[in-house]
Amino acid sequence: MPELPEVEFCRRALSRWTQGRTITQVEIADPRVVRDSRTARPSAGSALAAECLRHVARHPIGLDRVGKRILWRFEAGSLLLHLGMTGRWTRGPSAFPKVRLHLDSGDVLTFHDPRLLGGIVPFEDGRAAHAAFTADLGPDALLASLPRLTGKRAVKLVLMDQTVVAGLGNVQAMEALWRAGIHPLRQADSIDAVEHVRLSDAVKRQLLGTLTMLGEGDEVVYVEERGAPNPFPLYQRAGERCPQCAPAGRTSLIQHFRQGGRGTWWCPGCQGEPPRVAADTG
DNA sequence: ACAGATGTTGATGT
DNA sequence: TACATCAACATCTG
Repeated sequence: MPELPEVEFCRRALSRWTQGRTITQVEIADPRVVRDSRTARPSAGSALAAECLRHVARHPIGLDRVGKRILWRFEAGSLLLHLGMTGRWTRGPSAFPKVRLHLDSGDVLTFHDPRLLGGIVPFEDGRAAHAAFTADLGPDALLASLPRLTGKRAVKLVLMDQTVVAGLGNVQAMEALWRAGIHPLRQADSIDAVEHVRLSDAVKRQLLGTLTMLGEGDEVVYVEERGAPNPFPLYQRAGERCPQCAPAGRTSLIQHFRQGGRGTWWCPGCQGEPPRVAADTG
């Protein structure tokens, strides 16, 4: 599940692969991933957008990232990239492509997205591209300081709200709360100043830790890929001993519940008992 | 066989 | 305004 670290990894990879290169051919194998605007429904591609993509994707200038979005700037316009849930960019021969970019070096860059929740949105107007790029996004979770968290919603859901802070998904939010020792069901506005500093620090360490784990290679290993080991200490580890509080002499077991339709794992030793007013809105 | 879980964005509903 | 829920997807698990 691409969250901020995977997206940043992808941005760096695309930048490295296309440094000083020209795209000589754009091959659109599945036009559903080429969309008219950021607000278009996923998998609602258009012929017009495909034509625009072919026009824009020639001479790359640079890649920016905010949260989980990438803005790829070209001489003739920009591409807004989103990985959705299963989107990924790779280099080299590949099966089941959605889009292939052929480089003047002979390399081929491929966009894969079996579930079609990601996509490519081409813009000829750089200004419009930048507006769509940053629209409805809070400050970047890695580069900016964590904004004050307000409202009655559960703190994990607020961390995952891209308009509050951009880049955190289910796993990164959950692991950061665990590092900070804050229960995921705590109401956002119950987080005091000391806890906020702790959480802000935990978010940064969590994101940098995952980014480091992804390494320097070209291949991103996603958690849900078959055969890939689960690199996270909490995620999908219900019943296992918590590695964080064991050194403190405790032997807590990792717990699991459903929150907002998604799985949440947590440690009672590190994060305490659920708050008393733990509504099911949690 | 079939229901449900998976996770992100954005539209729609309260 | 603030918050909740569902649709769009494909693949795997119980």
